[in-house]
Amino acid sequence: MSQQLSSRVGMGVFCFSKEARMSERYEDTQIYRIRHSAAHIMAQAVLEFYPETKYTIGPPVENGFYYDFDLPQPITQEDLEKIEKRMRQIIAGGHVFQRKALSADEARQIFKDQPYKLELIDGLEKGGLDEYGNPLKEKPEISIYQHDTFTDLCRGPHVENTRQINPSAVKLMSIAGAYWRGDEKNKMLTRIYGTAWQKPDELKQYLQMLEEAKKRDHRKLGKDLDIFLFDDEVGPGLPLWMPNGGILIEELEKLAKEMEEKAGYSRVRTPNITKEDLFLRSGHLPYYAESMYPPMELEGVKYYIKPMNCPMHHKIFGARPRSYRDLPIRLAEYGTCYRYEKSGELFGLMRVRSMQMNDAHIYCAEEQFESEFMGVIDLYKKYFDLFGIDRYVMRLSLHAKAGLGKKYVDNERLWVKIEDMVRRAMQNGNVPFVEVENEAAFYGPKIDVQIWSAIGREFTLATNQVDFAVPERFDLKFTNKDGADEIPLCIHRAPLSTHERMIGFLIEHYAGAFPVWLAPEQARVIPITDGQNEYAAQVAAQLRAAGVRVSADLGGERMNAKIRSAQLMKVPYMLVVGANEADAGVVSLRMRDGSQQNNIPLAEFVTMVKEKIATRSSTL
RNA sequence: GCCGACGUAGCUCAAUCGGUAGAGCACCCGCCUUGUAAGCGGGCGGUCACGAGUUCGAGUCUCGUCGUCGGCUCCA
Repeated sequence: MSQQLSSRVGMGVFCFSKEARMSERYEDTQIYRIRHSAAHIMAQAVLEFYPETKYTIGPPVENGFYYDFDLPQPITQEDLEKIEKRMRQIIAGGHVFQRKALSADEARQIFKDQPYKLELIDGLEKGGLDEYGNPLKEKPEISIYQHDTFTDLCRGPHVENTRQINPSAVKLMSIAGAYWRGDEKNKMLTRIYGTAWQKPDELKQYLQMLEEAKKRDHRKLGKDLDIFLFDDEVGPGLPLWMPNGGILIEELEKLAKEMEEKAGYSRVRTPNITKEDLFLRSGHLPYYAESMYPPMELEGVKYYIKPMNCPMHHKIFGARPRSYRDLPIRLAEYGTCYRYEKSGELFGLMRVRSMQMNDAHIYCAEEQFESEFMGVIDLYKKYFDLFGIDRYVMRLSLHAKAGLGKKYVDNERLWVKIEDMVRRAMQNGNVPFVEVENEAAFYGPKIDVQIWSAIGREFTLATNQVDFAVPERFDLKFTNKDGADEIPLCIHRAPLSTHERMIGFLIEHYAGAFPVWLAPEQARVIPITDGQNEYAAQVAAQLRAAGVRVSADLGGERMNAKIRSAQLMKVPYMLVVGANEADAGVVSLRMRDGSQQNNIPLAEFVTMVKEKIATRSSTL
């Protein structure tokens, strides 16, 4: 059921289908060889233009490849064109890729002027480290690949001949910075990204898909649809929600409150700032300080803006004695939190500095854990069904031994035990998941739901976390059947993520065409001439009275222009009314998808819309 | 935070080699009275992100600040 998945393996929007992944590993495909070989050819071209370049690694990635260089000078977009041109020439040269196995010392001789390669050779030889510095299970054979004038330390595989690459299906995409071995303490290298396909048509399709993805980007749609904005004077990562965004938020909260009430949650409210003492007690300050806004000091006391709600919920749990009979206790709050994300990490609504979390904490005894934890997973599934979200991966995020005492609380025995509890719960519930090390919270393992933004960037949407450490720090306890004190487990969960990330995701998921219940404007009445303005206003008033979010477009434009503008705002229902409709008391319905139904009695339409809204229907 | 690119009206974009800003849409005002994605005309709107500097002269060149974008790092 579970499988190991390297966190480096992207599973983004343009990824191979699930079936393809299962039947053939990417590494074994011809396209992988093509991309890997294209990376070498690019490196050759770069070295020809900039001979002092020190080259590092250049693997295939999803949709293409990159190579990281330590260049003697910065390069520009125009340089990419000349590099690309030279690559085509090299490809046309019909050079053979030759593999050669050799000893570490022989390799050192070949790469004596290449410090990064020497470091890699050391890693391969001594520690059995791969190119990212991760430990390898077995000591690998050191090999080089050679083609034309270029030699690289490489385990392959490659195409046999450069002619197996179609020069019209290769394109250099962008220049980026990347730390050597992905460590921000190391030197920043220059990374060049390229894309490569078997056929020119595939390249064309891929580029078209990128264009399409841009149109779906929530940052663009959020502006076009008047959902949110960022203002320089307010600050980066601090979204302002316009009325349309406000509606989305209200609807999501309504949904969450309904579902949580059914699932036995109680709602609480807690302040936005607290004394330093609380976060010292919770252990967040040592682990989390750099993601927190700096404290404000008043009368000698430091206050922090909360980056999470848990410590305050813990206080509520601990406010009075608890019996095993009271458990589980489920405290829910749409809490507003602030996190100081580094400036370069901000990304539209998906990564912000102020956020409203669909937060709750479930305090339970160990024997209740599985049913509580899976209850949360059920909640996820209900939400995902409702939204029709099917492109996600559930990830069991585990600790890493090396991080104990630093990134993670230092109790390996408990880590292993609790991780196993989560693993078994998921397996018993028949929920597919992958396991990834070194992704846990500092207080315990979690199930994260990974999704991808329109442009293919990966995010954690929802999360379901076990906390076996912090309740103890807060002296949380309950009296068990035997009259003894017991420390509860705490489940932190956010199935609807934060409003910011959820709405960012939903904008892209629906490409702005929200289902009726979520749509900021559900219906727009469009008179054919201004002779029907009065009737249009009446229709709108009746719909409004029935709880429909509606407007009447009574401006001076022609009907066609009004329809166009309603279409652009992705309003689900357009009610076109002319003299005939006004006389008969009916409406002509044009739906967002272009379909039409004429002469619907207004009462009938009202009933239909109310039904769509009440059931949160996904269809128009 | 780091590397690189970019920043002109509310939005999308123009402005040769430096010679003191222009279009479409939106908005406002008219005319047209219209049947399922843009009717026509007119008007309003910009200390060219901000601050220094070079120059007779800067939207165009240099430096700094802020912000955005593509990545890296980090993450709900």
